[in-house]
Amino acid sequence: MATERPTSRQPLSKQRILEAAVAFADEHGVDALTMRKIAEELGFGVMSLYNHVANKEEMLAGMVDIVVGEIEPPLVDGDWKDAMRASAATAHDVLLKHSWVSAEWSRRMPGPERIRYMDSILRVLTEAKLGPELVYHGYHAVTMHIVGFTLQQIGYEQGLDGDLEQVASSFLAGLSDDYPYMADHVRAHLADD
Amino acid sequence: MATERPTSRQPLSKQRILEAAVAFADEHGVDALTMRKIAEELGFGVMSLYNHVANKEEMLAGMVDIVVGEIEPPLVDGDWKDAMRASAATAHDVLLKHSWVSAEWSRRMPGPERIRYMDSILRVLTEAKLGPELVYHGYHAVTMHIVGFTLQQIGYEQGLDGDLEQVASSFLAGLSDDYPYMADHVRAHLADD
DNA sequence: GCATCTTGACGTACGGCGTACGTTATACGT
DNA sequence: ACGTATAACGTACGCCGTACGTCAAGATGC
Repeated sequence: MATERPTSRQPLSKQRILEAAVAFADEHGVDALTMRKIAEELGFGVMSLYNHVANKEEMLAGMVDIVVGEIEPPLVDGDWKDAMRASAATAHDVLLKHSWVSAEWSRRMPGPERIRYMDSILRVLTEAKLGPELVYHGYHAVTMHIVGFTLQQIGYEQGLDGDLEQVASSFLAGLSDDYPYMADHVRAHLADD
Repeated sequence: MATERPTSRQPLSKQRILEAAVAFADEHGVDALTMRKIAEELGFGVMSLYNHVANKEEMLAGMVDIVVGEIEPPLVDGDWKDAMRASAATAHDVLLKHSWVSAEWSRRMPGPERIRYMDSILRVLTEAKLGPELVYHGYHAVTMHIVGFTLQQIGYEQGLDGDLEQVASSFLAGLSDDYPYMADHVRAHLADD
């Protein structure tokens, strides 16, 4: 018997760590993510991670940036509205798939991938000849909409682990009769699927 | 000498705990908030808090709800647009004042105050006779805008502790020349104050 | 072949966290 | 006066992030 490291013992790298961490957060939520768990997942000791990432905060930042990198930036040719819509759709999909990202996204300075993404959106808006004012405010409107909408959707989805319908209708039941408009709104949500 | 509890030894209550916690989070950030620190602030042992709040999560939810209660709901009479604008402005102020709230706001089911707030907005939109479709989507647009805008503003403000201008311009300097649109956008932000 | 340096793994240990649990002192209804 | 409920307290447990020292294996220069 040699040194018996059968498989899965490729040597560890920042990329491998971040990928494992993203997968873990996708499955168990970002609150459950600890350095020990990620290390265990990869088959190493905790402190070995620190040879590749400075600390947990840097790891989280890297995770966010990896996910942002999955978003398709808008195409520069063709109708800019179509391009923006398509890009927003992939952004929404990606943020839903990694439901912990939206909340982390906002409290950090943008990393390389996010800068690239922001730049690509600004470029499309600029080349659409909307004028600087519209570009400036349009950019914020678009990104706010994507993140805000996804946040809200996720918030309702995971209000409890049960399926959305179950949660919403029990929430509705508990809603005091004093808030009829709110009750209507929840019902409208239920009608949407 | 009697029992020597000179002042500040009113008997502790959920309300008092939540207020202390909000003040602490305002000053030191929500990440620095621990049960021990709050207890110390109030002059009690840690575990005494648990006679009034079930756990830290419930405490955070209560804190968010207290802050939401500070927002002025829109007035029902008068022009609905003016009312919405005024309410949005106070919401923005409140969220800025308690800069940790925006991030917590989204990952929780709404508490009593937030339900009341949501209901008041929906009521104004409904009574403005916009039709159910516009009410439904308008509500989301408005709330997303407030939270999203504030989140973004806070994100940039506390990118570092230095003043905004300092941070932004050093960020600009580090920005690769490959992202001219992004650089322009940051400059536009700087021009805004 | 040997000495040296570098790299990346490892284990141990520390202080701080949330909170379960058992105990105790005070206040109040009877 | 006495039982009971309430709310304080201290101790202890398991987990967290991570500082620090060690050590084996490969790379490099002679």
